[in-house]
Amino acid sequence: MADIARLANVSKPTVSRALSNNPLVNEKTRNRVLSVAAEHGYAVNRNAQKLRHKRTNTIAVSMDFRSHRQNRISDPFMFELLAGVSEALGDHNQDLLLCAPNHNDASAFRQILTERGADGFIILGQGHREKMLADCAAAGTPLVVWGAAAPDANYCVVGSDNFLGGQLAGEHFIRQGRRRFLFVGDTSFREIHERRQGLKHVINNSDQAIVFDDVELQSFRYESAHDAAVRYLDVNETIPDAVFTWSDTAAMAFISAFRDAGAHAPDDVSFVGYNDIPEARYFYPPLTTIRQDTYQAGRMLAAKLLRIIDGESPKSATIRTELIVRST
Amino acid sequence: MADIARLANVSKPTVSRALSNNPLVNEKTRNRVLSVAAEHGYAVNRNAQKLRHKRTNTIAVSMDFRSHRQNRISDPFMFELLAGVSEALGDHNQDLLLCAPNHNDASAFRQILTERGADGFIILGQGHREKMLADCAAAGTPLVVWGAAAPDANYCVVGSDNFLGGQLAGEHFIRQGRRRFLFVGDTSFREIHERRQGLKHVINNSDQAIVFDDVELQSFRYESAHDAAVRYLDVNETIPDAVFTWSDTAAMAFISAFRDAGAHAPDDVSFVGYNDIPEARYFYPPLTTIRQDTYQAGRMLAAKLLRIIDGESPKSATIRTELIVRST
DNA sequence: CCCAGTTATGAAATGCATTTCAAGAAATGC
DNA sequence: GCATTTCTTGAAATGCATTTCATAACTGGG
Repeated sequence: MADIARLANVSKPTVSRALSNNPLVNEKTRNRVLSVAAEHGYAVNRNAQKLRHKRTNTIAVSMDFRSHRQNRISDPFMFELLAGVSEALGDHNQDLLLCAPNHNDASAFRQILTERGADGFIILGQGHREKMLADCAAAGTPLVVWGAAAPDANYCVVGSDNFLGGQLAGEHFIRQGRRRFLFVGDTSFREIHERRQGLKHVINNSDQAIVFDDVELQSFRYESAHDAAVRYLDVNETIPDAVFTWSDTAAMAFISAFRDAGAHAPDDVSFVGYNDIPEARYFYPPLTTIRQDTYQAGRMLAAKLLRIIDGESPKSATIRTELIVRST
Repeated sequence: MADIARLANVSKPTVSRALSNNPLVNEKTRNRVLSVAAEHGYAVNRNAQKLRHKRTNTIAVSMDFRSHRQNRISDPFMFELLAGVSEALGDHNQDLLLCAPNHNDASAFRQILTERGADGFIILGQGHREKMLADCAAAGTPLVVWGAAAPDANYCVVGSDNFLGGQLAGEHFIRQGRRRFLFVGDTSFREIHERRQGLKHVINNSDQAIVFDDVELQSFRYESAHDAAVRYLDVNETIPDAVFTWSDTAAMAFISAFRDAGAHAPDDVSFVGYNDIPEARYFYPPLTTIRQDTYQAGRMLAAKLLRIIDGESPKSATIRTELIVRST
């Protein structure tokens, strides 16, 4: 910057002001500085800038690749979430620092902030870290979370309406005349638990006698979904006629296992998946599913975090959640 | 840091050295400093560090979310690539800056480097930017690229063996006794073009009379794959009995359209997809596909870039590519 | 007991941009 | 024509950690 200053016959502060469009600097001077800078391909050093400012204009996004990849919950839905976040941050000139935290303790998160590497956090998938996140938030770490909000959450959560998702699935089953419901998912995750609650709500409010059962998946591995289906069919005598799974991929695994056992969708069994992945539409039979507007959610997460960093306290929000009826 | 120095009764340089495990500092002193730092939750300011060092220990990863999301080529495969990159960078203590470049000109890329925001680039999907990337590389920008290498590429490319992928598909079709091949994909992408070349190679070296046709997809939109299939079947009288598509999702769309037209897989038509997404296995019928070890590729990309930054010139590499035979 | 050689530590300079504060120049008011 | 604003601009301080260079303390050899 000193060089540019010399070449443009001004001082460093003037260059700095010219480059940041500070109105204090005379227009003619600004243009001269700008042209000299462009000519010499000069760009301000962002690290020096970040060091000087209080803001780093960088947002850390925490994504648990390890469990996602190993368990292959690789519905495009995580990807869309990230895309929404990325674009919204780009629009606000924020850098996106992608973190795959190894530690699940609050201090690891806080450290990124104390290192001044970022101004705040977007947590994609709270998993079982609610307690830790609550600690972080209580300690003043600016953060927003994708997922389902605990009733007493002290941080901002953006998620779909999981209870409604469960309801929609249940009502769909009722309309199809189904009476033997099966819920598939790991309810230790709040999102999944709420979907199950929504489904049960429909059952409880129905005047029909409905049988309900669970397949409590310990992990999200998609192989395990198929295994679980096979095992379930092996052990149980009555075959359910309505299966609501935590993801489209799991639904496909169940449909496949049920078919092998002689129970065909949609004649013998109805299935509702979650996320409306592209393949759901071309699956055979085309899969009924719950769609969440994840891209919008990503944008919303970014917007809310920026407001939090600016000192506001935006409220948690719920994104659109709808049933896509196909053939199952 | 000055505060810690005062509290530990030493000077700033000593604190700095103690924190960076510099052997110059006495062990007792180091421990004292470390404990004081830990006690007060002190962490070095990374921006100041980056400013001082030549290295930023940050790698920019360029991912074209816009086209990926809009076109929904959201096979988990991009995600796995990113996961591999993220983990490998984490292992080497590198930060990952995620960029969604709006501009396709070399200067936009270079600017991130001149701003000292990153030490180098990982480009996930070169698309139609080969020329620009060649300019970047020629200008000395450290970069590695996921994709297919041009014969005269002046930069390091990691990709699967697309020619082999095409060959494997072709040989599979021959083994099934198929004679009317259809290739589906946008060959303006080098990766896709090479797969087609591999397929044609099999045809040319076969002693059978094989018919070959193309569906040249203008875009990767998965809806368009289904539309293209419908249109193709509408216009053409003879129905192919072997279809090789650029992705599993596209294969599923084609299978669906073919089924509607009365051509059933695998009896009437064979299909080979690409990527081996989780759903391929539970699709009906289970989809034969080409698997690329994308996670490994991600790790390799990261490792090679770090070597380039260190002044070496690693060669382009090809990752494992294999045929997964299921029912189609 | 003195000199050379280690070892440990600190003062000051450095990297780069921004901000405060002061001052010079120009414009306005009376 | 002089006082007062209003614009512009620059010198110096600042943010934080690292590196160089110098100095102090200590060790061992003769």
